[in-house]
Amino acid sequence: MGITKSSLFTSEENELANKLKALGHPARIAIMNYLAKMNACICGDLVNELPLAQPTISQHLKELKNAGLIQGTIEGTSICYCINPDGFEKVKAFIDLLTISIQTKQKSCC
Amino acid sequence: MGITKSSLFTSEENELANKLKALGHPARIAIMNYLAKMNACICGDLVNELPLAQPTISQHLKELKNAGLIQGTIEGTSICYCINPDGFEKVKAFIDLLTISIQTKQKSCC
DNA sequence: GTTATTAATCGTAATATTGCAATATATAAA
DNA sequence: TTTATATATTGCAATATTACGATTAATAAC
Repeated sequence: MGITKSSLFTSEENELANKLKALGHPARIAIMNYLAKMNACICGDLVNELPLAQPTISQHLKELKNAGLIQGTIEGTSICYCINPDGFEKVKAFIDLLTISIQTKQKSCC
Repeated sequence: MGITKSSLFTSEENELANKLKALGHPARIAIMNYLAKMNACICGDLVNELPLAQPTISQHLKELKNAGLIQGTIEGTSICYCINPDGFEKVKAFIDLLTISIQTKQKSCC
């Protein structure tokens, strides 16, 4: 159907999935890497940096913002986007949980 | 279009995006959490654990496997799935990069 | 062999995502 | 006020994803 049955899962699971889904696109990976490298940027920089049209990049930025991963403030004609520190806590916790699980239980199975 | 222009991005970016996309669904989050908790499981357990039909779960497992995040071995009539340790290295590195960037550059901007 | 059990695959409907041209909006500069 | 610049929104076509019933494949038990 293309419709995720969010109602069947916990809000914790849904929120985390939304953030990871937002990160699940090469353009948005590139955007996050660029933001991490520069610490801040405006959309115009990205239009020069990425091989995508301006509306497409604007849309990707919107998705990252909706997921709570970045934030933006108006600066004259442009918008200054940067990483939202709070947005990554649960993502990091999840990935850490998995990697710890791997390390401590390497022994068994498959 | 719904088509991601993978050719325009580095294989590094595409691979990472594939893994994060695979994690970007509540059912697959739940599966990973369950695998982390149990260290191993068979598909049948998940059919009881998750509110989704068997073919749907099988499909989600396939996607996690394609992304290199889990692995499975045959055990009689059932399949034993568990986390693939190598699958998370780059994901963890990416999330760590972002969180470090946040911590060291808290000062500026937005 | 037949029968149960378990998981994968196929087919398909409903919905979501991606990308961009065209356009709109909003501020800055003149 | 006009003009330039920067970003957002709209509308739409192409493609991808999600979910599940029906079926298949493969092993185990008998």
